[in-house]
Amino acid sequence: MIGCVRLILCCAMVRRASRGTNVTISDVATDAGVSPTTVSRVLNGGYPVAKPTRLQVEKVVRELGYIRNAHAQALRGTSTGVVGVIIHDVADPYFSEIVAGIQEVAAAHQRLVVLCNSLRDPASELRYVQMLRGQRVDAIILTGGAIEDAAYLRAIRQDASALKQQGARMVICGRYSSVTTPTVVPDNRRGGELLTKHLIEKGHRRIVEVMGPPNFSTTEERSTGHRDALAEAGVERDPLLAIHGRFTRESGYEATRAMLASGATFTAVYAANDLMAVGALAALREAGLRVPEDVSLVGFDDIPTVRDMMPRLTTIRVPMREMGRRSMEIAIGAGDRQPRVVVLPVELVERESVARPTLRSRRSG
Amino acid sequence: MIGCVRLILCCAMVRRASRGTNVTISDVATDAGVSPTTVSRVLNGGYPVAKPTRLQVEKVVRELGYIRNAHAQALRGTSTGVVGVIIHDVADPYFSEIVAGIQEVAAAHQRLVVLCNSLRDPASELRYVQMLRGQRVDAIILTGGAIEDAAYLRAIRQDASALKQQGARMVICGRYSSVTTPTVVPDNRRGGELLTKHLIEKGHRRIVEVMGPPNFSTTEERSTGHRDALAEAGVERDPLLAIHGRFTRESGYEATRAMLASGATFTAVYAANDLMAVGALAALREAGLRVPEDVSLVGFDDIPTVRDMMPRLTTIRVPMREMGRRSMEIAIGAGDRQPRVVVLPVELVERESVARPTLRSRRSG
DNA sequence: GCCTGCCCTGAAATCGTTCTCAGCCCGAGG
DNA sequence: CCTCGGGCTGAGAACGATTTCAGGGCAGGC
Repeated sequence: MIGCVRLILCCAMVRRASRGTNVTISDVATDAGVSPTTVSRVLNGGYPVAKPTRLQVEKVVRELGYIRNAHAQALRGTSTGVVGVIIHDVADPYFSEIVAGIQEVAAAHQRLVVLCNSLRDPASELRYVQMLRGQRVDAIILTGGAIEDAAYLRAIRQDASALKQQGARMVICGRYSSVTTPTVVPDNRRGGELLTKHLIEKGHRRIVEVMGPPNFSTTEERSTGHRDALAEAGVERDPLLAIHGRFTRESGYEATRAMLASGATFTAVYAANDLMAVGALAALREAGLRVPEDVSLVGFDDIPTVRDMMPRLTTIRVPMREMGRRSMEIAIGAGDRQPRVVVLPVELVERESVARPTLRSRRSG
Repeated sequence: MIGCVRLILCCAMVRRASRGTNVTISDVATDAGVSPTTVSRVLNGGYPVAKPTRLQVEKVVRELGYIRNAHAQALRGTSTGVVGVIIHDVADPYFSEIVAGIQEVAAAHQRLVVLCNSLRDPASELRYVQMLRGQRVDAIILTGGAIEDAAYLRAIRQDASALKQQGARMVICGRYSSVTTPTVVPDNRRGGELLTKHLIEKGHRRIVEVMGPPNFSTTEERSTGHRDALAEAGVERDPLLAIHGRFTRESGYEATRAMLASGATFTAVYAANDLMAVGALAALREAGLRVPEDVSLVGFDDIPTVRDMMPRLTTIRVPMREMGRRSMEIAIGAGDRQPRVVVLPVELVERESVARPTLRSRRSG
């Protein structure tokens, strides 16, 4: 009897191997001497199966190393258990922190995450949404600053409604949006305001603003906060002190060099994210300027590495991990009911990159 | 005529919407007045379809916003176009750089990437492999130091052969392995040797070694290189100067504090990765020690942020992005034929965290 | 006029699950 | 003895694509 079972087992394995394919539920059924239906019931539970039958099936499953085909399952209608995440760039610590938060929740709920890097290209983002819809993901989390472009927004809105129609969700993380879908955002405007107020309180009046790329909602919000604070303090904003970067270290470096080369007068630099602040620091150093003695510098995000810079960077703490967690919870419908728009508070982290302006730091134009 | 088509279109859309499901190939076929077979042929190309028919089908596809169901496709047998990637932690720059390289190649070849964080837990890693096999991914890329545990290795080996049997691949990235499957690794041993030689040349003899966690291949290799260099120079290795970390900033900080507290004498710290070096730097500073004046420090990996530390860290450049790219190319069978084991060269990057030891730095035990 | 071959199109099987119906067997109650 | 119900099991129809096999129609050559 035992020999017989072994023989059958062996047969199934050889057959499988030669076909170069997988063990299926029918193979298990055959070897266990039951129908596929019964195997399915054992696997899924919640249905009466006689104990000996169940044990036999479980044994065969183990022996054959059977693994359910997720595609067949998905096709039949049950959810796929997969969530798509579209970010700008994994190599950017801001996004990798968000993804880490997403993964935490995914792991806790046995979900799989498909990660896509759009590299800030709207066309690429749209393509990924299509691919993810093809994968019938349970949800798509769209992360990062939205492009404020009519055609793009129309396309996204359409995708969001298509997604909803097929029983999936779309969650927007890290940016406001005109799409009426759940959204998790940090209070970017407030952050810009806090930072600028801080600089003004320290006595700075001429502040270089290294902004994000044009047409991004994040750029817009962080800049608005800055202007609000300036306006409130009655400091006139010099448009010549504002320059666009691309949220990368390199672009922060270049923007600062350009500003230096322009001969503009300033005592502080407000970079719209930490990465650009790091680039700015490099450029300032290269120009022989000390931070904060000659020029003060602030960043935005509080990515893990900025506390190891020298001087340690004063910045805005954005709860990136929490943003990821909350987005994922909404995406898979875990946790409590949330309002459609979740605004996460930000916080000023004072470190050592800001000082009162000195005479020496006033470079003449 | 046009009105008629519109009407049919409209019907299909309403029907779909009410069912809360997706547009299928049959819907397209019905609306275009052809069979599903023809639609499939238009979609896939490479088969003669009369031009008017083709145009009509393409029009309906656009109008209904039809997107192929990847699961049905996968089930039918063509590959899934999905690759699974298992890493330790996305929030660790070492891994996010590797993933960035993987994504570059994935994007170029229209592949999707399922990312899994094992958080260095072998059981979790094994679970992910199972899930990915259930997804019938085309390949699995296993990244990060392998756990040197018999049961774990047996399981992985088994998975690798099961994968091969089902026509998928397993690629190992960043670690040697006893599994005979394609592998991409940096020359870790050489890196440890280069770094240690450099320290010895500068006159250091008592070097603290902050190692990785026990039983990891990467830990082993980087330590071996260190010992080889010590042995070659005839410097005796003091086991009291070696301490395990966990490849995290925090653990580097703790290990260094512990070493400091032990009262051991040393003039340099060799951290087995940059993250731990950053932690070590914080601990040294806290103890009032200057780097490199009092204690020299080296790291390993050359993650993007270490060139912005102060002092800029001397380290080993590991081509993380390239490792990711190569792994992915092998995973999807792109690019030229590669040898089974690809060893990528590493390079010493001399910056400012190493100096000759001074009398003052010799702390008495 | 008929046959051959070339385009083009469609019916139906298939992939691996799940789920809806049935149906079997056996014991208990009338 | 018959019926009924409960516990367990199986047959077969989806799900949505691809692919094989089998035509239908038409032009051209005899």
